[in-house]
Amino acid sequence: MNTIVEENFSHLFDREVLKEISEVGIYKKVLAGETLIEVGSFIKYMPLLISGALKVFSENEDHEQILYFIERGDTCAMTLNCCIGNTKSEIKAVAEVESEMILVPVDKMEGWLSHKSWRKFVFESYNNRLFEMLEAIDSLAFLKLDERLLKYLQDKVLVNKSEVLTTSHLEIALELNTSRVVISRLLKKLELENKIILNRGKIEVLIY
DNA sequence: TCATTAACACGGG
DNA sequence: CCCGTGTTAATGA
Repeated sequence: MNTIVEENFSHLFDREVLKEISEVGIYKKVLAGETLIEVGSFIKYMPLLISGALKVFSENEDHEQILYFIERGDTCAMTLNCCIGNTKSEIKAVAEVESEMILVPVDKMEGWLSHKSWRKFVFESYNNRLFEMLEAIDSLAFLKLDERLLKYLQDKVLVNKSEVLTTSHLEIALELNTSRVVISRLLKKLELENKIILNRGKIEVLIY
């Protein structure tokens, strides 16, 4: 445990915080597609990502919206929020790819705010997530669907660390809240523009 | 104008 | 056969 924390977080935290994390943290590995946090659940642990990526949504009856991805060195701002207020989760988190993380019990971390490196980490996390959400809103409000689609694919390339995405048109349509016909048409257009190459169940992204 | 829904054909696994 | 893909036609916002 000690060495895992040392190796992955020594650039973020000072010695004391690293020690605290080592004492209470739990190592966890999840497979792609696994759900970590459900809307309405109480959050007991905060994830510190070591590898992989988590996809964070807001969700209501008929609608899902991607808010941001959490990657190595990131944590979830909504989790921080819930810890402090001890409220239910407003978001859903699913592993985008196979991911490793350290789970920190939320009741332990409140006292850590007295450590400078932890405070800095929390504020920077808030900042980053806020920025990503602004981008998500911008993309929703101002980008046309074809631009959103390309951006979505490029984001996927980043978090999957592969230019070849394994996904179907239907899956993309659901994520972007549109219909499969539209995605098929726009993907075809992107292929004709030499931005992607289409194959059954696979999309190779050429520009990112 | 552009998205959605329904419908169809084709092909791969 | 089922699923993913590409396309069209009708309808609606």
